[in-house]
Amino acid sequence: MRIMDAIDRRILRIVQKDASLSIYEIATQVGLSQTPCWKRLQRLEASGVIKRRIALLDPAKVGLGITVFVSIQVGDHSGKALARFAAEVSAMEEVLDFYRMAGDVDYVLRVVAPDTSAFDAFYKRLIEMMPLKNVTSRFALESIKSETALPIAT
Amino acid sequence: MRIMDAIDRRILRIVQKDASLSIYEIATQVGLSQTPCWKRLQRLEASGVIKRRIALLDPAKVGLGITVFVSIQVGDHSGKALARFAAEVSAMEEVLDFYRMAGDVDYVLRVVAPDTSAFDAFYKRLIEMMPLKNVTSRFALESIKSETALPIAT
DNA sequence: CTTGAAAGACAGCGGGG
DNA sequence: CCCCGCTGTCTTTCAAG
Repeated sequence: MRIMDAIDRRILRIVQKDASLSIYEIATQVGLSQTPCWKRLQRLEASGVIKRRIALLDPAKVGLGITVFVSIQVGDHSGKALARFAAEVSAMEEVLDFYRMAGDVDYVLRVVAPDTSAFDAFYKRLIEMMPLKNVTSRFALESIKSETALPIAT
Repeated sequence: MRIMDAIDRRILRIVQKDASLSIYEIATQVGLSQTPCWKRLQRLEASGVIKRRIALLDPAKVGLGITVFVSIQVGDHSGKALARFAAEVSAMEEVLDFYRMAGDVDYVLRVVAPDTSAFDAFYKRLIEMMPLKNVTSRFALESIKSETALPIAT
């Protein structure tokens, strides 16, 4: 895999903000002609730096008003039980983010739901999956910032 | 704004997973011809259900290996100080998500950084912005699931 | 890297059923 | 909703400097 130069990083900064731009517009912004700019994009996609192109939806407009952070401490730390737990939690579509953590908390989930009763149904399914020592749900009142574009070093 | 029917929801489920598909491919999957499918997409974009189209990058491949959840309890709850705090934190590019919370924790941030020393630099900037009663940083060891596609009710 | 050109795919929009 | 077809833009590839 080749190195990523300053122009590649500029291209990445552009497409992770707006992937609907044409090659011509991107090429103009980074000071290239279309052909080399297109080749760089192909290379960035082939090497996996660009994973995929997606459409971002408005959560409220598809009926998902609630965001909850769930912190979990498990009781049983045996590998087999944890692997099954990870697979089952990943399969739940309400779970958007799922991290294994350092420190006192074992897992953190970011969960979306239409309303509190839907979240409660999710919660009950979650705690029945395996014996959990502690589960803390923190409800978001307001999303102040929600960014998918990564900060790319210059 | 018109109602969103089952076909609209199917279109949304497709494009939030892969926005590189052509109109023809989407139309085929939902059982429409190109023209009405294209009109539905236009309407979904005009009404703001589809916010924008972006490219998703691999964090590790752009040198962002660290994800940290930061929980904040503020000391001063006066509106003016909080508004300034919210604006300043939002402006920090390491902050990808920033929520105001219900309960004991006032704010939760999801922060990315190249390494722990870069996070430490961020942390120092953060705690100097205003007097904070408690700031807890939890480091992610592993991202088990990271999903941008919202679960759309059938 | 550049320009220029060519072929094909696709979006975007109309008319008609 | 369907199909047909037009028009222009864009992608993708090529040759040549």
